[in-house]
Amino acid sequence: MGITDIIARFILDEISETGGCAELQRAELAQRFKCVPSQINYVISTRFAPEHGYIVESRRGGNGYIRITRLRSPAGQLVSRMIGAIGLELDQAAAEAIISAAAGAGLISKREALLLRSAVSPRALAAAPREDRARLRAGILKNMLAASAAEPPEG
Amino acid sequence: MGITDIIARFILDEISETGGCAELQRAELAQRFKCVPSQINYVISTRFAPEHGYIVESRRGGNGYIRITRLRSPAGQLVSRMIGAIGLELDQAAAEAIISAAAGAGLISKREALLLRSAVSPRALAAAPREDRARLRAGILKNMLAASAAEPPEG
DNA sequence: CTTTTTTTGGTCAGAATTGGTCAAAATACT
DNA sequence: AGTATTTTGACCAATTCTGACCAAAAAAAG
Repeated sequence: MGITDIIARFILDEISETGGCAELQRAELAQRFKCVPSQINYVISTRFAPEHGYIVESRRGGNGYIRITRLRSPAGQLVSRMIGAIGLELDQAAAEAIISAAAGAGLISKREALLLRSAVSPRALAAAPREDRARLRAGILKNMLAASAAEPPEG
Repeated sequence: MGITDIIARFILDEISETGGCAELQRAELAQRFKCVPSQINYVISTRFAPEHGYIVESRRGGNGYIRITRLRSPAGQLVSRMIGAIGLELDQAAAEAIISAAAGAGLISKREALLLRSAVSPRALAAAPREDRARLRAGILKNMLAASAAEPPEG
């Protein structure tokens, strides 16, 4: 496991322990994990972006900080916001972000997340012309998310 | 025996030793067997496709990997046979039949069946040219079924 | 109160590290 | 000989890691 995943794990733990909000210091983290400070920005932008269901605030200068908050809101509202956020096209990275956010928010189970992932995977869409895949991904994911909201979990 | 079979044998051993899930590095394997890296892709696509009862995940970049998981539970076997039964194309009625059969056999929950249905619904596939839809349906359904066997229900 | 210094975090581009695709060439099979 | 499978290599794509340079906020100095 690379340093990115180790740091992400650490932050995740921090968020859990504090009940949803971690307050970090970039330089301190970088020193603890023996990496350059910008690595922390990389971890945050790839693992804790708003598409993943987090909000990140920060402040520079003395006593600066990076605060990462996990956000949660009523399921139906969240799903419709997610569907709204999907445009006409969706690349694979964006699809992954949405799926893991949905799983993180408890809208779908881990197993269901696997299903959604496999439905929009390159292998599944191989039969379509390249130029159609992003639109297909968008259509498929929207429909699946809508279906997931139609029936309550564990139904 | 060609290099393909040797590599396949090796991977098979690896899967057995680890109890069902091998995690490989493409470049390392290629070096070990003195072949080009793309040979590994060939082995995987011809010997470890979902129709053969495996699921393959991978990641590029630093700390990349190729993970091959064998479906071996009774349910996994059934799923694997279903996947084998799906050809290159699948019309909507056949897809519906397979989904309800899977639900009837308890391989997937009612809610999961909804997800599969919505993934291969005409609305979801609207972005693809008509002539590609049957192949897409087949590909999507195969991949989702394989994923459903990867993780035990209620996991 | 304004200026300067110090202390934080941010951006971005490039290098490094992985795996993927595709089609041509080589080989095996019938 | 003709067809199917295997092997190879050139080119592509995604992810991670690093460092040089930038920007903001607080603290210290004047």
